Amino acid sequence: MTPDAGAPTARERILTAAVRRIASEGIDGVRIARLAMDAGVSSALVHYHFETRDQLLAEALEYPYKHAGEIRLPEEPPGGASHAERLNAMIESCLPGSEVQRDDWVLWLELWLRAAREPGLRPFAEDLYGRLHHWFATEIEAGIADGEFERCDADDLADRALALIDGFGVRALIGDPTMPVERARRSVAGALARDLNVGERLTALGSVEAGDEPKRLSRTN
Amino acid sequence: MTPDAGAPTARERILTAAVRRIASEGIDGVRIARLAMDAGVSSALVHYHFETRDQLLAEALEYPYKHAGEIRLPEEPPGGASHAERLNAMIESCLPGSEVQRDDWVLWLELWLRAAREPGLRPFAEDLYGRLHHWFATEIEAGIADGEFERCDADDLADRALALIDGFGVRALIGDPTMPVERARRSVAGALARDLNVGERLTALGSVEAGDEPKRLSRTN
DNA sequence: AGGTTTCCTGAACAGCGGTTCAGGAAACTG
DNA sequence: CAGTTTCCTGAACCGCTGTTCAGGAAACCT
Repeated sequence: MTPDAGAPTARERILTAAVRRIASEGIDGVRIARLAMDAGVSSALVHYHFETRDQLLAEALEYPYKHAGEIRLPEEPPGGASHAERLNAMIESCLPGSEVQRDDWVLWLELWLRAAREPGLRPFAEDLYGRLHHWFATEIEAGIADGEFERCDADDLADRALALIDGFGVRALIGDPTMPVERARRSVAGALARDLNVGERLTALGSVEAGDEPKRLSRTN
Repeated sequence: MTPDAGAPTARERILTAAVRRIASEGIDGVRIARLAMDAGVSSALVHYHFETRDQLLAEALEYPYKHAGEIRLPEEPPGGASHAERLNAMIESCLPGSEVQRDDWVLWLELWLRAAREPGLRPFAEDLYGRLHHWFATEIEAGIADGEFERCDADDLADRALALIDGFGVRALIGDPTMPVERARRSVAGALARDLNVGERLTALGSVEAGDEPKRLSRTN
């Protein structure tokens, strides 16, 4: 698919190593010496490709989105799926289920924190939110146009979907035992299903596949 | 109210300085030399009170919650307020409106990030979520019992409220121009109002009331 | 081939910052 | 007051890590 099928250049290896290190050690915990070892190069080479550590870190923070941002969207699976199923898949793809998704989430959090402090990163964060918003709003509008969803403000609902994903996703990410990913997924989908009024005829949205009780996860204390 | 009305001890000053520094510079950006200057003590004294930097940081991370956690709840203002108004005030007190609330949010994000990486912090994060959950669930149940809210699963709704607050709150925190705090507040309140079926007769929930300073429920400082 | 640009390295520099230590002042005993 | 514990400090130590620098190898011209 992508034209960089050959051996990744040293610069790319450094960046991917940086991304992985950021996810595991935190953006401040990144040491270029270790990072160079990960990439199999000398630490001096890092400074050959990147003027300063901060610049490398800044670029590394944007690196996965430059790629995944466009890959994620076309990944929509079967063309004939209903809008509800599509939306469900979108929600699931956003939540921290797999290991790579968890890494992305940590990067995501790191970006929030940075953006909250220095306004320089805000445009970037806003752009990411904008892309996600557009993704969801488009799907919702399509569902409305096809008569599958109830008429509503697609922009508002897209924002609500993003907020629910972020809020429940974080709970799942930090491993809150009362909020496993599956429950997070169901909570997000359920809330949206109610707003879209697909509560009755829904197939995937907000319900686990049949034969499985609603699992009341009430808090102990 | 609190018995520590006298001059704060050096240890306390160090901790509050640490909290402020964490919020402004990030937990990794904290330098005990600067921190000591903030507190007006020598850097050696910091190591007299705290074995190591990490221990100080860990304690500082919990410090504001030890105090504010219990202050926040009893501060509910007028006894005669409706449950919807109460809920509205609770939402507003949680969102990053004022400067202190913003600092708390940054600390909150920092905690998420830490907890996502090292499981040691998770119980603490879970406890915080548990307290907030209990706060909201109790209020919702009371509203249901009084017939003001529609009958529903209070636990589920409390979790949804928390998720919405977190999700919209982050957007507001990083200064997304499409999501100012006021819109975030309205979005959270509106979504809950719909779920609680107080959409028609609501006064405060989800709508800005005319010409009335919303009561600041934030912890003093 | 010779020249030039692009990659890449080992080794050393520099300074920041956590931590330690010997000891002073103040408070608190008795 | 003398003795003891609690606070508190200035100064030095020292390890870690970002950064630099002089130069080597490889590729790429012409």
